[in-house]
Amino acid sequence: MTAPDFSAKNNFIREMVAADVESGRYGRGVATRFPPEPNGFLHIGHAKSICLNFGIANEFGGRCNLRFDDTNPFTEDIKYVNAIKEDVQWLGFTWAEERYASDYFEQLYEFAERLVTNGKAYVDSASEEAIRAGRGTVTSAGTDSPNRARSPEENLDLLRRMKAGEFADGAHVLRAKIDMAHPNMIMRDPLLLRIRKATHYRRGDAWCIYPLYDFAHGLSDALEGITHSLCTLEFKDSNDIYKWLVHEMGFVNPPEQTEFARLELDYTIVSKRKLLRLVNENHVKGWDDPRMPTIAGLRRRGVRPEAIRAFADTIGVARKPARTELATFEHAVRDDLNMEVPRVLCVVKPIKVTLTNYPEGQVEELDASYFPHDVPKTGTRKVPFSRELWVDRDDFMETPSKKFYRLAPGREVRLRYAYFITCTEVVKNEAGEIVELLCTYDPATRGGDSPDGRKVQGTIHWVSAARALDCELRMYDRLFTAADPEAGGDEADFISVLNPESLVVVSGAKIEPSVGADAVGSRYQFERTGYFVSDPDSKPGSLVFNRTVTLRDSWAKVAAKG
RNA sequence: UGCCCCUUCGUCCAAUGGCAGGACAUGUGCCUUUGGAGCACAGAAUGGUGGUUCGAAUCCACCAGGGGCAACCA
Repeated sequence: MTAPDFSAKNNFIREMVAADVESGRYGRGVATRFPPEPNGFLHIGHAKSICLNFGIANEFGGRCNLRFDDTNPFTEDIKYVNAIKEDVQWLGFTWAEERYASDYFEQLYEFAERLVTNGKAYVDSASEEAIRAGRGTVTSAGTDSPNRARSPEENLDLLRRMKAGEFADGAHVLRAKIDMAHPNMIMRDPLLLRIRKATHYRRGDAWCIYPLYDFAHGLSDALEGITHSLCTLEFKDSNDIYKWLVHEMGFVNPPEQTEFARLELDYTIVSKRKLLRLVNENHVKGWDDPRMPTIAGLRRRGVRPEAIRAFADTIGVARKPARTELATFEHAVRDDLNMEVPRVLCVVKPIKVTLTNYPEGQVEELDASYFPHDVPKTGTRKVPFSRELWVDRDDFMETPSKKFYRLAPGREVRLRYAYFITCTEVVKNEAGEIVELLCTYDPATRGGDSPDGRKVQGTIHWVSAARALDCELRMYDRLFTAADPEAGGDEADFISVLNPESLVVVSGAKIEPSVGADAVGSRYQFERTGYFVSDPDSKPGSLVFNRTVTLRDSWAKVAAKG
């Protein structure tokens, strides 16, 4: 079990675990588990839980299992198992053991027989509707099912025949015999087993009765010797049945469940059901679409696992349901990438610059550092410089506003790593659109410094027109226009608040040739633009980069103020 | 309307009966061969009312507000 780093931040769970370790409460080492259902891809919300569970185990010298909570044959698939394993590993964690709730079906069945024998469970043959109606409401007690009085012998017979496959789906269920008037709805004779004549992705057709979450979860924890079962707030009410079951089955020092608030992130959804809908309805290009909050999506987006872990640490763990601002996440991503990735030059919206006093046909190879002075990494590459260049359209204004420091008629600026240039003429087409800028360069400023001490206010990026490579830039933005896409209730149509500009494809961007042969997945900062990663779709000759996140842009604020 | 949980700067998280602190965000300035990064400074909070106490964000009561629970999902 390893975890590369863990939270230095205090939270109520770590304190509880520390106290339990101190008191020797469980009589065994700390054991946690991360228990996803393999019915979808892991997302940023799961990452919080993963960091918590593995982090706690790591900090206290314990172990953390990866357990697939695969008790519903209708929804689960091996492809999700594989994706989940890949994602957990990519995040940097190693599980103590790989477990499957479906491996406990035999054991759980034995528990079921024992409950029946002890008069603590019964087979209910009522319809789904009748069972629901009998449960009562939040303000009124339920009513006992007529089958509640069945003898243990009859129940055992029915249960065995359920297991043997004698009955159709829905004909019978096994229910715990607790209290149909219990104030906690969960405790009104909760269902334990249901019949599903379905092929399970791991167990095949070996079983036709499947445990429900409440039956399987706590007992699975107990079977694995888990000490601290950490889950999200929506399982709060399940804690009662959890305790009831591990007690009835006689576990000594059973695991105990503690709930914490799940992650909610602005402009993001973390409901697997809804993410599945985005995939199925082709609102995104798959589970790993870079706009998805899935681990696979974030990975393709260019986010590093270090950033996700740092983010999890930043947001902390508490019981209060809370939404986190997207800026908090973006900060974690930038903060990580800033210290890690090389800088290169890429012109997003090219406009031609011709240096009228630069010799035709001449090409210089200029030294350019991969990292700025404040990043403790080294490395340089050569960037070709020539008479015709591309610069970004947004770096020129014909009539510059007051605080615009970039290129303008008569204005001198620095070309990063290269020369000072001065714009002498603006060339327009018949429609009056600017098509080219004629500039002069100062040969004495090679490298970017003027021997006479002359200063310029702006430094802009550029590439050699003769040597630049064409590339496609996929500019990703938030997937939703609403901070809370799920506001307004479960059935509100979150599809309607999809951001139509969540992906803007820029073709014809120009990038320096040094990146031409880099591997897929290479990350960069395109200077003054943002962090990018080369996409799996990228090939030599048709380069594709995903924008991971923009740079902070204080000019945008100034410009917006006018 | 029953049960349960929650309520601290704009946001997230600390402070566990003893100076309400950090991060993000925001603003200002410095610095800068990225309008990046960094540095400095600033503003910014204990939902309300009572009570206990020398002392309450913390304990108690009530109120208000928010959330979860009535799938043969997890």
